[in-house]
Amino acid sequence: MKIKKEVTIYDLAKELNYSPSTISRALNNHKSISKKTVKLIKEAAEEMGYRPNNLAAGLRSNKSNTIGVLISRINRPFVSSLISGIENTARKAGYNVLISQSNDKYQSEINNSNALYDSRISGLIVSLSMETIDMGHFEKFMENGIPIVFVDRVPSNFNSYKVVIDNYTAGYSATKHLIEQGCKRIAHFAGAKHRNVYLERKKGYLDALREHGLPIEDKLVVNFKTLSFDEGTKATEKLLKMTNPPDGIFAANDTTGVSAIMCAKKLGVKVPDQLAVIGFNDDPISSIVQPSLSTVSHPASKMGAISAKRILEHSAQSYDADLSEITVLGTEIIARGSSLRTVKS
Amino acid sequence: MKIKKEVTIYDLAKELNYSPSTISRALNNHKSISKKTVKLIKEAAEEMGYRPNNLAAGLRSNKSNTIGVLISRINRPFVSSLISGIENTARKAGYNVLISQSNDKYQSEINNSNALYDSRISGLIVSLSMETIDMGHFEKFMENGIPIVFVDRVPSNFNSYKVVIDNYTAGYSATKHLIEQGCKRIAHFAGAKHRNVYLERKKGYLDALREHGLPIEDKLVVNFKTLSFDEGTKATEKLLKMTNPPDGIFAANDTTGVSAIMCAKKLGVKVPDQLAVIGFNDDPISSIVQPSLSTVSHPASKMGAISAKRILEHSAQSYDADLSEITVLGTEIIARGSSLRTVKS
DNA sequence: TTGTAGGCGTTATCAG
DNA sequence: CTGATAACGCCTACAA
Repeated sequence: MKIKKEVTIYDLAKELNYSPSTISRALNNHKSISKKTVKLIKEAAEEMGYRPNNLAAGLRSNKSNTIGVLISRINRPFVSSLISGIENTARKAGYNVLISQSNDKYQSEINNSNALYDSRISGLIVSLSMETIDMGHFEKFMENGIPIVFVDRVPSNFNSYKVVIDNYTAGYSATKHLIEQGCKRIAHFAGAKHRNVYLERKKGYLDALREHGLPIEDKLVVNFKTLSFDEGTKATEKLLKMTNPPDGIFAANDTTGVSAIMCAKKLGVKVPDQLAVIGFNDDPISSIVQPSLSTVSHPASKMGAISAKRILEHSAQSYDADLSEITVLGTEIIARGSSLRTVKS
Repeated sequence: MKIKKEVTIYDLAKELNYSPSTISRALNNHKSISKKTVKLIKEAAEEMGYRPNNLAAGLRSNKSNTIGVLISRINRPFVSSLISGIENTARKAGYNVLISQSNDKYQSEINNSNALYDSRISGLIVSLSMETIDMGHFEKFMENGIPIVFVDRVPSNFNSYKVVIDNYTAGYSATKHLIEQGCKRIAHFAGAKHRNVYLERKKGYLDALREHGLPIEDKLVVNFKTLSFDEGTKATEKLLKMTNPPDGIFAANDTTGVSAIMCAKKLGVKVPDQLAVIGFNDDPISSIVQPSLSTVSHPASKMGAISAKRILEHSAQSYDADLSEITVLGTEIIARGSSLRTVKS
C-alpha cells in the first residue's frame, strides 16, 4: 500500500502561483480575497484533493473546534440520546465530538478529563460519575477559559454552566400523581444521595407526602446503589412481603420501575389497583412493559442540544462570558397503565 | 476570568535546566533518559501543571491517537453498546474517540468522513448508513494509510477490515427455530436489501424454509423501510388479517418483533401458539415485552472492542498490514416465551 | 545521556 | 487585495 503525500496549502500555492497566505485566507472565506479568487482556489483545492489539517490549524489558532463529552456510560437510553443531541448540534456548527465514559468511576473521570484536556477541546460537557465528589479535576478547564457545561448530574459546589431538569418538581409531581390515584402508602426507590438528581427527586417525594398529609415511613424509602433491574426486583419483593405493603411506588428510574411491575405481577399483586407504579426517564422499556409504566419525561436530546449550544455560544464570544447560567428544562408526567386506576380507592 | 498561559516543555526545560528535547523524551519514557531524570522531570511536570498538547504532538508526529467512529445514530441499543466497546478499548490504549452520526443519510456520511479525516484520525470505524452504496468517500483513508474497519453494516465492494456476525446463519437458525416449534407459514420482516445484514438474514430465512420443505410466499416477506415500531405494527396487522395468516414471524430486528407481539395480542391472536415470533439483537425491550421476545444475540460491545483493537494493532505495525481481515463473530438463538410452544402443532 | 536545530501545516501580523 | 515571515508546541535526526 502506497501512502500518498498529503496536499497542503503550499502545494496549492505552488500550483496556482499564489502565496500560502492567500490560499489560507481564501479557504477560510476571508473577506479581503475576491470572490473570483476564492472560487478559483476552492475549486483547485477540491480537485487536488486538499483537506485541511485540523491539528495544524488547531495548534496555530489555539482552538480545536471540538467538544469533549464526559459521561458515565454510553449504552443507556438517556445518555445515548443526550450524546445524539450534542453531536447533531455540534456537527451543524462544524464541531467534532470527543467522547469518554467514566463507567461511574471517579478515577476514570479524572483520567478522561485529562485526556480531553490534552486534546485542547473547545468545551467540555459533563454528566458526573456516581462517585465524584471532589471537583478539582475540572479547575484547569476554568483556569484556561475552556467552558464546562454540567448536564443532568451536576455538582452543587462548582460554578459553571448547568443544564438540568427540575428534579424536585418532577419528584413532587410524580408522587402527587400517585396520591391522586388514591395511593396512601407510597414507597420510593431512591438513587445515590450525593447526586443532585436523586436527592431532589427524593425531596420532592417527601414534600408531596407531607403536604398531602401522608406519613413518611423510613421502611418505604429504599436507597439503591445502582438502580439496576435486579436491585429493583429484590426491593419490590421485600416491600410486597411486608405485613403492610405499600400501594404505590415512585421509582427514580424506569429500569427499577419496570422491575417493580414485573415482580408485582409475578407475586400476584395487581398493577395498578393494588400497586401503582411510576418511573422516571421515559425509556423505551416503559412503554413496552404491561401495564405500561407511567413515568416522567426526560428531554435527553434537547438537553444535549442546549449543552452543545452553550459551548458554541461561549466560543463565539470574545469577552469573558458569565459561566454560571443555569438552564432548567420542564418535564411532564406521562400517565400510563401502571398508575391509572379505574376506581380510585 | 483570567486565562493562564499554558505550561509547555520549554517552561519545564527552563525551570529544570534541561533542554526541551530531554523533557520531551523523559515525558515519553524514551529509553535513553535515566530513570532518575525521568522521575524528576515527571514530578516537576505534574507539579507545574504541565499537560501535553495533542495537537502539537499529533501535527509533528503525524499521528493523533484518535479513532473516528461513523455510525447512523447513537441512540439505539446496538449502536450505543458498540461505541461503548470501542471507547473502553481505545481509552485503555490511550486513544481518544471521535464520533459522528450520519442519521442514515449518504451525504452526511460523506461530510462526516471528511470531518474525521481532517482531524487526522488514526483509524476509522464505520457502520454504513442505510443509503450508502458508493464507497468513494472512503478511498482517501486507504490512500493515506488510515485503516478502516467496517462493522456490522459492511460493504461488499470494498476491501478492508470487517467485523461482522454471520447474518446468514443467524437468519437460518432463527427460522429453523420457528420451524422446530411447529410453524408452517413463517413471515419475514426484512430490512433494506442493499445492506448486507438484512439481505443475509433474509437469505438464511429463505434457505431454511426451502430446506425444510416449506413454501416461500412473497406475501409473507415484508420489505421494511426503517424497521420501526409503527411499520411493524402495520405489517403485522396486515398479515394477521389475511385469510390465511402466518403462524410465525422472523423479524430482522427486535423493535418490529416486539411490535408484532403487541399487535397480535391486541388482535386476540395468541403468542406463541397462534403466532410465534423471533426478533434480532436482544435489545432490552425484548426481555420486557410479554411474552418475552425470542431473539438472536448480537455481541455489540464485543464487536466494538474488536474493531478498536484492529485499529490499534494496525497502528502498532510499521509494515504495510493486510487490510482485508474479516472477523466473524458467533450469535446465539435466545429462545423465550414468544416462540416456545408448549404443544408443538 | 543530553543538546541543537529544523520542521510538521496552519494562521496572524505586518508590510506593501 | 496579496505576500513574506514568524510562531503555535512538540518530536527527532544528527551531533556532542
